[in-house]
Amino acid sequence: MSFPSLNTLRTFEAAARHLSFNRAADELCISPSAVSHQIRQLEHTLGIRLFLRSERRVSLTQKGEFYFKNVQQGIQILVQATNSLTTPMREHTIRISAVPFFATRWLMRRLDTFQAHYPGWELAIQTSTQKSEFDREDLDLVIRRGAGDWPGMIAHLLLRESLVPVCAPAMARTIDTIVALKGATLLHNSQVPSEWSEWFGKIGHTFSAPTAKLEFQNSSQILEACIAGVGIALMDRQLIFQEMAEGRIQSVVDQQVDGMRNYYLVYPKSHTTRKSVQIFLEWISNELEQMDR
Amino acid sequence: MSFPSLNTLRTFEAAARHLSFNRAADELCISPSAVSHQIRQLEHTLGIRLFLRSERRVSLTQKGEFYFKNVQQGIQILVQATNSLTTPMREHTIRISAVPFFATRWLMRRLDTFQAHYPGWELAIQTSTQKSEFDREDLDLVIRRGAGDWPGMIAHLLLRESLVPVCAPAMARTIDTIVALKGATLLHNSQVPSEWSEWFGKIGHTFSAPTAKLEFQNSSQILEACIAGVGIALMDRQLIFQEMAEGRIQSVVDQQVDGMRNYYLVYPKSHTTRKSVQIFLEWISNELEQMDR
DNA sequence: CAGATAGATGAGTGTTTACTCAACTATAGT
DNA sequence: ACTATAGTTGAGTAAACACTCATCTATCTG
Repeated sequence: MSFPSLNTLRTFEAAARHLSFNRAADELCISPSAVSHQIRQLEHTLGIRLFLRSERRVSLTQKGEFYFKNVQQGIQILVQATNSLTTPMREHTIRISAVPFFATRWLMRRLDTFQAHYPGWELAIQTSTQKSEFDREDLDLVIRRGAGDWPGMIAHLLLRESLVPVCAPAMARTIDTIVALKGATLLHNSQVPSEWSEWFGKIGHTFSAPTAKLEFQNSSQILEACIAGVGIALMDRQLIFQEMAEGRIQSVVDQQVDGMRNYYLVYPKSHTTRKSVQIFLEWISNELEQMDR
Repeated sequence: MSFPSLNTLRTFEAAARHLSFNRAADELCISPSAVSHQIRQLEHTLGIRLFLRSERRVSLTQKGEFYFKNVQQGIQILVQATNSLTTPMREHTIRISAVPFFATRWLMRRLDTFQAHYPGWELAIQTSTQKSEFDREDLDLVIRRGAGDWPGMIAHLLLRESLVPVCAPAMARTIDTIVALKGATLLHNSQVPSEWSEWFGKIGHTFSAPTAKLEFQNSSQILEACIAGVGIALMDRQLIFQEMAEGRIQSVVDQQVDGMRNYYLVYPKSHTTRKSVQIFLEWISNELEQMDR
């Protein structure tokens, strides 16, 4: 019985998450051709199409969506369990889980200063869209997006969100009023279906659920679709400033809502005495101070 | 970064489930040597010991236990999702999930008559120790062990359990009374911790929790430990008659309790109209009638 | 003691995996 | 028209995988 390899499944998961073979290749440090080959091989093994190819981008088929959800979950369990066993001595490792978008765009860009200040310590960062379980995954800390009110947990604010609607430049020319914005194709995050409604509410407008709904499972997918001109995304402008600077997307209607949700550093109260937690708190406090200047 | 292959992880899971490289080799249709090599390679990759080797059997280390739980779960998700996509046309496939011990020892031994009577239909059987989810796993039916009272479900009795204490012949010589039985090393199923207490209660004896407790995660592991002379197992004698006939284990104290828990064929009420469910019910009814004669 | 059982180890080998490279196709933007 | 972008495809290749076979060690049982 022929079963896909774990490596192939990881490639599929990355491509599905990014909805881009190119981005997946970047993340996995392989060529786009390798991604293409593996996806094709996987589709041949399964005997179905996982991706629809159109113009210069890909989208998931329904079966692809189903498989992506399950493969992501299964792989996560395996990778996390394996990492739990292979990470070096507990005493000098800080184990963190964070949502992928925030991890790649905020946290990992600041690792240099951590390494410089704490050469004897190692950060083990894993990304996850699932709600993390401290015990089973042997984590010290978690970075979460939310309101900051997790029972039994201590939460430190890391980044206050600034949500702005953004879209591709060609589309931006026609979105100059709130009315036009409401009538456009809005890209939704399936994990927070009410986010657009809340945002409109905050700026004093009512908004009812659209009849045609485009939902994506994570911010990376939303951003890709946005850049591709599919619709308008609601994103934290602090995490997309590079794409903005490159002119690949731009904000519309000049409205911004702060603090609807934020990114917090979270850990159980019982972890307060851990050296790993104290070290990370010390470092991140300094980082946040530097940022405030 | 070197990550274990899915094939390796599946070999590890089978060896851990059976607590026997030989049995795992049988199940996977490879040589015991291949199992040994793969486990050693995996231990080298992870840099830890997963199994303790003693005499002629193996046991899991604590880390091995942790990894087994997670690997089993992760693999199950991947395998089930993949099987969901690769199974042929829905119309002529019956998708069943069953606990592994019952599946291998009762259900799969009767497949010949099914194939003979329904040549146009295919049985897709998957084994799982987790509670199955009909929608996510696209199942028609499930075979469960329990009391038969699952809300929203229709349950047909398949096999009434007959629990007897069994052990290796050498140990059996010293277990001739209930008192001796109580004082012996009893092997527990971690999924039903109270099973021994219930059993003793049913035969009119009180039994308090032992101070030294040997727990295993599934019946296969319990049987292996029992055959190896580790302790006394409480098993359904209908599912172990082969080992009994071979003299590898024998029952003790001549007590049997029926119907504490049983095996049921279970499906949601909404599945009643499925042709697949009707076909399977028809076949299993005939099988049960044949057995009653 | 002989035979059976179970896991371990080294060597060998064929197959599969996992890429890269080069060239191509189909857009989109200037 | 030219350039950039993104995915596709065929061919090639090195490494890894996944075994088998033969032999060994350490018990257990009759």
